[in-house]
Amino acid sequence: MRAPTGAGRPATGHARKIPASWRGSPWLHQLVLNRYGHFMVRSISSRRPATLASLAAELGVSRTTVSNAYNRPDQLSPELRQRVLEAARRVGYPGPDPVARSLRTRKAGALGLLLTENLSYAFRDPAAVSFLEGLALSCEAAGQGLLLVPANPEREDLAAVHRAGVDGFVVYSVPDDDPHLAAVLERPVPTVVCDQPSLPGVDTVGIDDGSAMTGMADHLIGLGHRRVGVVCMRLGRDRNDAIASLDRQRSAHFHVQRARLVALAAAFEAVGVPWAQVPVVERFDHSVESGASATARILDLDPEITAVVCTSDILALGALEEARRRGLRVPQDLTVTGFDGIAEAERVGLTTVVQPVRDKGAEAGRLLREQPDHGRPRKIVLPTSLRTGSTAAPPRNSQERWFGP
Amino acid sequence: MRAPTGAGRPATGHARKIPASWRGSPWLHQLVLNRYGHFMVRSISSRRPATLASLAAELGVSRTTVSNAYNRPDQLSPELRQRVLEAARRVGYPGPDPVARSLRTRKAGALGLLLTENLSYAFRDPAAVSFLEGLALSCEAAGQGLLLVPANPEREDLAAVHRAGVDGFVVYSVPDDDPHLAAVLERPVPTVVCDQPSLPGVDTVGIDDGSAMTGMADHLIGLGHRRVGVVCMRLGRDRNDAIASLDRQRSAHFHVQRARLVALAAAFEAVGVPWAQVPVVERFDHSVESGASATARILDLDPEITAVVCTSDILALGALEEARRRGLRVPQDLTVTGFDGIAEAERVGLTTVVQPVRDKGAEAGRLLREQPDHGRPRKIVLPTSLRTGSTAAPPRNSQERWFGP
DNA sequence: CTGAAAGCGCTAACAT
DNA sequence: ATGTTAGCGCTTTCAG
Repeated sequence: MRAPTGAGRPATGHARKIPASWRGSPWLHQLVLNRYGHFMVRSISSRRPATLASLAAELGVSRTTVSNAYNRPDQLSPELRQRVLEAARRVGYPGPDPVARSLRTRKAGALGLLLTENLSYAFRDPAAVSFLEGLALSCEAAGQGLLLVPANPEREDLAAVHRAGVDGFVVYSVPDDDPHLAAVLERPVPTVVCDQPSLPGVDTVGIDDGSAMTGMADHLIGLGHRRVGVVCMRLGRDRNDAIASLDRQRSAHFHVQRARLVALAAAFEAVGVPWAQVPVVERFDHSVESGASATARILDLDPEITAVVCTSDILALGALEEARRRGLRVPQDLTVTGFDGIAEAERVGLTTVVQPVRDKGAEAGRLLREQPDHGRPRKIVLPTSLRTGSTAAPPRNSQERWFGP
Repeated sequence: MRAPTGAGRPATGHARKIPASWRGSPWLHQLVLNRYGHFMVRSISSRRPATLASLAAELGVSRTTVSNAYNRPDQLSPELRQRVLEAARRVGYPGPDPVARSLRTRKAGALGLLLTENLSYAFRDPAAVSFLEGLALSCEAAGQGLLLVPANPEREDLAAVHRAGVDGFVVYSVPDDDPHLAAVLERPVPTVVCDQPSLPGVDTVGIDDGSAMTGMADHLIGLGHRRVGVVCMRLGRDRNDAIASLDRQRSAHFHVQRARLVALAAAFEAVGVPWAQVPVVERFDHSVESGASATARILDLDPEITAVVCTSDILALGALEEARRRGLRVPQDLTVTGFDGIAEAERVGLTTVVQPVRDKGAEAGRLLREQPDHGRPRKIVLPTSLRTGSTAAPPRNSQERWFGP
């Protein structure tokens, strides 16, 4: 500690010159309420806020002692600790500065979450919200914070990734070529990617989208559907609210969508349905309206279609809406299926693939927390199941075939 | 900078003794992928990760220059900047450490959100999620992070509040006596409280719960309802899944619930309904099931009840479920109303009070960002509206009175 | 346009 | 149980 600046006066730590940037600081007049509803003056005007050092000086003890009073109560006598805490309260010392502590301990006490999707859609998608719930719960249980890192898909602003003071990142379902993801990977902290993309050397948690969708396809094929349409989410970072060509399907930058489409194609081709003739309508915005408009497009193109397969429940909700609008009964006139297993889908009896979204979040958190020092990349694949609701049934034609003459 | 440790060797900053805590550090073998999908060695074994200082030493320039290369590109020649950035890439310097930067600049670049509600319920409540959406969007627009501060209502662990490196706090709907809130108010950063509690000297954003509920009460009274039951959310920090006494209603620690109940009571008493005889059933968990079970309780107590007023849409969804279960047609046999205006409520045609939940979040963010240096506490009150759906109609008895002989 | 000096506020290792 | 020492990694005046 450096020598006191004046002889007869205690080294309070306040003798330093006040920098120009201090002018107009809110410190000069901040009032706060304590837990009893009483006002408290946070700090005295023209005096800097107290720091651990100033408090130590005021009390005539060392910084360690003050620090210990907060962080290791067992390292000092209860009386001394009490004295420290009282003095702190008196001078308005709010306790150790979290940022300074983080710098020193090299722990931020928080995980970062990178959500590249437009936030409005993300928060309106119960599947994403459930993921968030799982992750948040897992963080809460570990006493860690969860930092939502601002990553607007439009503006390519990586600064937020660089500024995030976190101990690790969870990346939720971003395209292969997302620049934010690249920035995250350059940060020297562990990272877990959820759903997509799958990167060598990076921990991952997801499901087997292909086989899950194969299950759904088989279900529909078993019911007798051959003339189907598909509604899918965006396949690239560009907006393409239109039919997705075979090429586009196969080269999608979102491997989750890609895998689901590929599985569908394979299953239907296997029973003689030429996939090139199946309308696959893509929507950039993940919303109920998107599902409705895409379904409208499909039915306009081919009114003979007996089943609309959606790659998410949200889209399927829109498909149901469009069917209602057209007076098509589900499942008698039209079969509709989803993917995810959100609560509202269950309430309306949607036939869908259920995936453990919440668990994904929890797993991601766990993986980040249990960083093995030298383990190979971990790839967690969670199980899915098919929920047969009341929105899928044999197509009318096939029923005629089965029960006809 | 201190003198080089050795004469003939450049001061690389790596000559320092390696502390014991370094043993087994992940630095020794971290691999990462850069944006082109290539592997990159983050740092060389037995060597500390590069810092701004070490990079500067390596390049033979000052720390300022390296710092400027990242933070003020206009302060140095493009060539030099290029050289710096290349060297950084070469040695695996990930850019300025965010925590150290925060300490120096006294900006964390993030807002903290304190959600005292059990997270599972919070994330299952579309109103809370919409609030989060509004807040997150407002943060994103400002390039700020949003830190979910772990605050388990059960364990009273204030450490997380103390450790949160944020520039301000948003507190969402907590009881008057929440210890986490007290801890937040002791932190020397601006704070905005949403919904509750209302504290002198603290900025607030909310709605006029009393008059909103009065509007709903008047609507029901106008329809002819006199025999009603109420389902409300928790009124205190203790679990009380039962009838709430008048006393409990009036002394609720959640002023939002209190205001709504008081308004209901006043309106119905004004038309001669003795409030003491109105069953007000409280539920601790905010869930659809709670709404259902509370409604069941009410109908068991008094099957003659014609309307169930719920203080949230989630609870009302449960009431609808219970009505369905009992074969009661809504609104012919039973009127059900909600509060919030969530999307699903709209889809099922619930009669409810619509409040601008998303705007609340956005306002909270704005308030925190636009801290006037010496303004008086700001109390933002957002408008609400009554949405008359298809779940409220005159009670059967009253219809008989109106259309009978 | 570049560099030297001066900390931001704290904790951890090592004494005493 | 308490103190001393030594930075964590960075930005920012203020001089050149």
